[in-house]
Amino acid sequence: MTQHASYRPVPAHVDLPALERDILQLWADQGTFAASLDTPDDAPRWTFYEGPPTANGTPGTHHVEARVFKDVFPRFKTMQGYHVDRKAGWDCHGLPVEIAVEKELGFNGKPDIEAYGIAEFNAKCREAVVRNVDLFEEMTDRMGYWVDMANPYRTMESSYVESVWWALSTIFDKGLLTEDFRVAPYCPRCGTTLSDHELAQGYETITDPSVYVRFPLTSGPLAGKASMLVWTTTPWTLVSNTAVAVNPGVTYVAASNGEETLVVAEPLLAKALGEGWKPTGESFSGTDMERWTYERPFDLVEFPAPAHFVVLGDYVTTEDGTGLVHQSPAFGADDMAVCKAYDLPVVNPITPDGHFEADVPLVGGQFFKTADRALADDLASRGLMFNELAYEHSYPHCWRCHTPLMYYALPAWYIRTTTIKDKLLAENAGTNWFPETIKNGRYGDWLTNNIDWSLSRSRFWGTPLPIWRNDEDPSKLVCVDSLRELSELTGRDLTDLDPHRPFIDEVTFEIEGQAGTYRRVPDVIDAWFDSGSMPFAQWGYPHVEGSKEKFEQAYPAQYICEAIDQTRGWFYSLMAVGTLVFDQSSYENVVCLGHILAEDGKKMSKHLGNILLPMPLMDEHGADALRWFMACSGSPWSPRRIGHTALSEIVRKVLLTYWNTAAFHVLYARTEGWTPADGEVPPVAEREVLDQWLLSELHTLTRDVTASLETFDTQAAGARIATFVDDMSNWYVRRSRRRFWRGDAAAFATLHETLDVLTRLMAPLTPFIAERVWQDVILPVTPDAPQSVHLATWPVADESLIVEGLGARVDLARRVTELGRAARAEAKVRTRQPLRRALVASGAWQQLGDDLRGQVCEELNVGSLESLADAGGDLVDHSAKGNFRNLGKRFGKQTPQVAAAIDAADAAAVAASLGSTGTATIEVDGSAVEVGPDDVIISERPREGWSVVNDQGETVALDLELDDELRLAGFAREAIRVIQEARKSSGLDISDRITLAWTATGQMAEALRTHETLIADEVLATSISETADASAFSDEELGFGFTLAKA
RNA sequence: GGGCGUAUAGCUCAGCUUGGUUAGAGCGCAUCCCUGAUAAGGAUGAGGUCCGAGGUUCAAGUCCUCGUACGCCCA
Repeated sequence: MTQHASYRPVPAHVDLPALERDILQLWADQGTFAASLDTPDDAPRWTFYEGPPTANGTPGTHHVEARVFKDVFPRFKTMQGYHVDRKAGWDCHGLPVEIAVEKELGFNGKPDIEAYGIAEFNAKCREAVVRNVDLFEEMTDRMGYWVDMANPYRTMESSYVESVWWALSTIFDKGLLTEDFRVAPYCPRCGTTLSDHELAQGYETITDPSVYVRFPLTSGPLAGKASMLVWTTTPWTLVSNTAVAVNPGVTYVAASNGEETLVVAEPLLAKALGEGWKPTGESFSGTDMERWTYERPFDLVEFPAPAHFVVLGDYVTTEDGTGLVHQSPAFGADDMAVCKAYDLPVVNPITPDGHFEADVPLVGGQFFKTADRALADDLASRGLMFNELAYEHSYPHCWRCHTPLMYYALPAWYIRTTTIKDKLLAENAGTNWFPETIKNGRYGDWLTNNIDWSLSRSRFWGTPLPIWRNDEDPSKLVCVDSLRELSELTGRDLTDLDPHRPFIDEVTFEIEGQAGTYRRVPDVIDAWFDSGSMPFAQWGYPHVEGSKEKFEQAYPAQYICEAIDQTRGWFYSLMAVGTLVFDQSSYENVVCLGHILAEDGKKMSKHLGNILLPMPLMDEHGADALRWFMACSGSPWSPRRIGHTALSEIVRKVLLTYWNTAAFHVLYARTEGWTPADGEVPPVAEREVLDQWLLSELHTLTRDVTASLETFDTQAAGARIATFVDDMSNWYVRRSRRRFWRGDAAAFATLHETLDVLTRLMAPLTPFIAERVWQDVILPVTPDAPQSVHLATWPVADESLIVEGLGARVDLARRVTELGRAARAEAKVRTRQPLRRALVASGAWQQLGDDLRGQVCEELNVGSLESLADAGGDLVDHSAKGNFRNLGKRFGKQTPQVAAAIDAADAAAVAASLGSTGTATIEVDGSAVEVGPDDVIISERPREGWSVVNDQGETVALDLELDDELRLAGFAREAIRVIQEARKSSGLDISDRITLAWTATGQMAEALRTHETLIADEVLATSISETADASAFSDEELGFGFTLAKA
């Protein structure tokens, strides 16, 4: 029992999805997530807010994207010692849910809902939300997103609603929550106005009729002689035409084609009228035309007051149309403002469901947009239509049901966000955006153009607007902040009342000394206000006991993250609500992701059949691969394409390479019985150069990855890790295999330390595989190690192990090796044939030093590596080129001449001079210029008889001359490889000893005899014998047969 | 109409902040090589008007201006 434990076996092959399921079970059994939240009381807090997904519809792959980022940084910060609360949240209210339920019930608009019963309808909405939450939870769990789903906040809970009420009453008390009669984008199908951020999501390109209509003048100098030409793309609003607006500063002219005279803005004359129109010479400023009367285009509705004359509007431009703008105040915000100024009546023949009132002639009962056709035809038949074109433009549609919106005058409740615009801008200035361009670009522009928040919705499933109005005196309002306050007002205990409609609608009260009864304003509020309130409402602040403490230690958030579509959604509502209520934004750092596209570069959609669902993707490739893709493949700030190819590449290149290194380490450590507790490990400074190199790279990696994650740059972190894993596996392990075979403690220690640190660095990104490696490779041999890698501390780079210049030296060795391989390939000499020597340029030779020269020799299978310079002057050609980067600084304009002079100079002499004195003299345009070693790149290459490859200033030359000794060594190496292959295919364990009997002739036989000891050593043979007819294994090309048996 | 972003090999993308000689990686393809950890690795080859046009500079994929195409957003 006192013996220290050893590594757990790590299989070479691994089924990653199965591994992940095991790890999920392990986390569940050990309560790892809860343990990661069990930090010391004085642990610094790092606050993260979960932006609640709308619990509507099923989770898609794009949901995984933000959820990866919501997981990576809390894990990272937890490992750094912070306490990071992660409360899940679900956005339960709102039109999306209502629409889904309406669809389910086969409804078509508000009247259906009212007939069905609001209580029943809302109960269905509640049900639908709960149902969808389950699917999200399953996906969240599978992908390894640690968030507390046992205690989530749900925006439909009473305590949440009451918090939102409290916020609204705070805003009301500040005088910022007001009612106004305003023209707003309105969806006639949903029967509600849309907030600006909803509007932003629903623009669609459609084709509308663009009509140019004659408005005959009935007063003014042109009365009876001319018509104004008026342009509009909404013919349906002409029914309620009230006025025509002109810009007071623009010049308007009359023009004639010989048959009639039309008035248009001068700059638009040609564009609006086309050819054949000549100005009559009469021109007027907009101001001149004020109050000219005209004959209205339709006489279908009554006007209660005089109207139909020219008004002045500064907003009229001469960019489009005719410069004369038709006014219908019920359907345009500008129109409303201008017509109010002239005391014009607001005539509205359209009912709230978007249809013309039934008694309107011609178009009665028609949907507003459908009526365009009949109206245009009627204008044409009466000769009023001057021109009609198809006009393609983007027009706002309802973001959920795609019905074209109307701008429509309705009473509505607004939050006066425009009054806090400066504060919002200041808060934004103090916010860190990733990527930074959003801050002053997309989001900043949006804030700069801020308009009041249209808050109320005439709907059912939402937080009810907590305003009660006196029915005798509508100016008397009470905004309630809780059910308790409502209980006090009514004198009844309403604290257990469901605060939703219709129950809340039934609550009325009177106030002593006042006439009339207070009844609730029937609207519910924009669900974006709900989600924007989550920093405090998730705790039920300020009503719930203990909520104040919880809120105060977790406000504002250090970190939030969503995709770019939230710029005008949650990013805004969160900042706006925070600023309205607490005079401070709710977050400090915000990561804003690009969207995930299908493999074909298009948005995933049922219609295109290109949907990849998250659960099947994770079942096939594993959650780690999907997480790595989201965090590290391409730029998370840009749209990215996901597909099977990308995921399987991640599995092969990153995850399996890492895994195999761990498996290799454990295989040999177990074989040799080595564990880190064995001691006797030489200090790093005394280890071999590659050990020092690997650790130097490891600590550089630690420094870089930490820095990248601190700035939310997962892409850079991932790129560094992937490169390191490749270096570790394909250079360090490859080059150090023999040391592991013979149980070299320094090699084991180096790789163990590396795996320890690397595993922790990878834990936030790929929590499953990192946990498996931790459980098998680190935990069993590390007495004080935490139970989970996610409870381990984040590595801190040990700067003393970072060796300046070593990385560059090893890179050089690898480059030289590459060139050597290329030279072999060119000469068609396989690597197993040893060569006597390779030559490299003298500079490279010096830099490599003994140790790395040894590595290169082994890798290239050459006897020695020598300097070209030492190989004899007549063997080498020199060439010299200018180093522009240096020369440019020194010589400026003269650079090309100096470079040309260097090219033309005697390269051997330059090299010799630089070698002996450190400078060389070059003649440039007749004058002498002194250059140093940094100004010139010297390359050396040998003359005939060598296989030479040279690239980027480096040269490798191979001595191709073979003698019998080299040939025999080559055969021996061939034999070793074939025997090893046979061992492997016979299913022998790596440490099994064998007996070997062989048959061969000629040089092969000679090689086997000469190198018997070497071969026996390599293939673990206890005996080797020559025999007549061994053929269990054979290689015809080599003329070599053998049998082997387990000894 | 305006703002922002993107444009580099057949495909997916680095490189651009801080200009430097012959622009990189991976995938895919072809030929070869290495290998008792590897589902890996390596070499070679085919494949590039670095979106276009101007400009700055001794020198531009990189900086500036103007365009074009695509995407997102705003109107």
